Amino acid sequence: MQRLTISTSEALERFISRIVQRSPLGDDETAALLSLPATIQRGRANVDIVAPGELVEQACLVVEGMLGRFVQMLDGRRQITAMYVAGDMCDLHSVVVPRADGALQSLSNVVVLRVPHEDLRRVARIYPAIVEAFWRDCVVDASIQSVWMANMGRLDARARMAHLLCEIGTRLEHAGVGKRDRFAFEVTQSHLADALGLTPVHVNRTLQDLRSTGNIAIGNRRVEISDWPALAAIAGFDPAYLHLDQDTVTAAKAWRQTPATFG
Amino acid sequence: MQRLTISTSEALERFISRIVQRSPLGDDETAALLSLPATIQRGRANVDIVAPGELVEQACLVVEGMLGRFVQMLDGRRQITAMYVAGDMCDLHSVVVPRADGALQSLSNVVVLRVPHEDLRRVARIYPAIVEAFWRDCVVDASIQSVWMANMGRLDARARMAHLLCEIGTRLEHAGVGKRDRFAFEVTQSHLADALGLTPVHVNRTLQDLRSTGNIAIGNRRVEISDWPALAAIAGFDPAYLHLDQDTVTAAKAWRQTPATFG
DNA sequence: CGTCACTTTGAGACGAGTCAATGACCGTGG
DNA sequence: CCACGGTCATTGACTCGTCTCAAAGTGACG
Repeated sequence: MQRLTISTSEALERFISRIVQRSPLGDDETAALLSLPATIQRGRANVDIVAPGELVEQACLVVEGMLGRFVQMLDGRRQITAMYVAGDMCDLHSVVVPRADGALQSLSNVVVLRVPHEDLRRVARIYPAIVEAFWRDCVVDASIQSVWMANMGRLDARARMAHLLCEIGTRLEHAGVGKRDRFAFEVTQSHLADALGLTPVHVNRTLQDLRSTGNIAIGNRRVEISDWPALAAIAGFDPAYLHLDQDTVTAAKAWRQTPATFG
Repeated sequence: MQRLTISTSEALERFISRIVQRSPLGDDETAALLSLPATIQRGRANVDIVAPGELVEQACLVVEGMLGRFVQMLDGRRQITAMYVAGDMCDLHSVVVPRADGALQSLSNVVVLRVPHEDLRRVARIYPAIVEAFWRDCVVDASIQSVWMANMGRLDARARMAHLLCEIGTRLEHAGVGKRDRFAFEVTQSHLADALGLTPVHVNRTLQDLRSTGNIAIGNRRVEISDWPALAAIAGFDPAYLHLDQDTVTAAKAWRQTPATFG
């Protein structure tokens, strides 16, 4: 499946097509993003892309595989606060707050593209639509976080797992990597435990539970959702918070039309 | 305690002084923010400032009291994903993603200042330092959310409560409303339950537990932390994620110095 | 063919939820 | 001035979801 070579411009194009889904960009802006200097970087699973506490100087775009943001407790327990799939600009917030307060770690084999903050700042200053797009991306990220938090606080293990599977399926399909009810999910049950606030043991039992009720087939890092509506009902899944529809774009267009005069 | 009248310019000044703590602004930019049109709004506890699903057209600044962001489940259970204290620009993200995915509700009696998005966009387009400041504020918000999520996933009720008290104390002191170990915390135990992912009953028992071990005195919506280091140790509290120090500002200054040329 | 990482299973303990009732406080109206 | 209703805090007994500790099973890879 994985190609041996991916050019930086191919990778940047994937990034741009993702951005444009939420924030309309003109030709100039697209060109500016395409001409960003960037370097491809490969990694195995479970290695730090960004170490906790590090002063980050490059943002990071996921080209292939999955990444996770980890918060670590003093006793070693850890929590995944975000998962990033292909196309996600997972480190954009570091442009304005460069001190990382958690680790960014690969969950599977990954290919990432790294772009220096300096260059992102440069295009951001020239093109207001680009800052706005970056800012919007960070806000959507926070929106996803809110839903994760609500799920952790108010849903049991079964519903939380169902919700995560629905979300990842939806995001992967949108990224053009599989169907929402049939996709590769390259993480371990320990990763799922860290993301859901459970223990690996209980994740295992929860998956068996969902399997036994005929909702999913999972194994070999692949997920099949047999009955999407049923799983979505268990999860209470409503994809609005992912802001993948045209609603956000419509609002973004209003932005562009606001005249740049003042006083 | 509460004054009967607060002018909009007084309120805006409070907002600016808060922004400047994280993002340096020049005189022009400060003046532009001060001249923003804004209206004062008062409300009792437990009323929606922003309804879920609403298309927001004004951002909202907390002048007095506390607000919470709520995510509601289908069965009525709800989760508070953020708490906002005086000075917080709690709705800034709505400038780029105007569709609210949760409710914004008063927790106590509140005074808020509302500023139309249109005008915020206007100043944001003229002054790059202002967009950047807004963006940064949203990112710091997300940083706080990450920590809440990690706490919900990996800490027990006692530690979660201790952490929330440390955080709110720190934020209130920074906002100039009380000392971090002695402050008014105008929320009910049900609010605490919604914020911590617990039931009101268990919040009550947890507070008694912290009281009985001599860590806090709480009652009448007031908190006293008898032994800060002890409570911080229970919580594993490290205020770095609040980005109240000079670190963030230093990084922000680098931004300003990046030349606005390209190609 | 052995090692290593990951998954699966079992039994028992414990933290937090549920349900239900009582108590304290406060503003309001008779 | 006191009875009333409402909201919030507190308590007890019991249930249940999830954790813990431990061991065994599976599969990939060198």
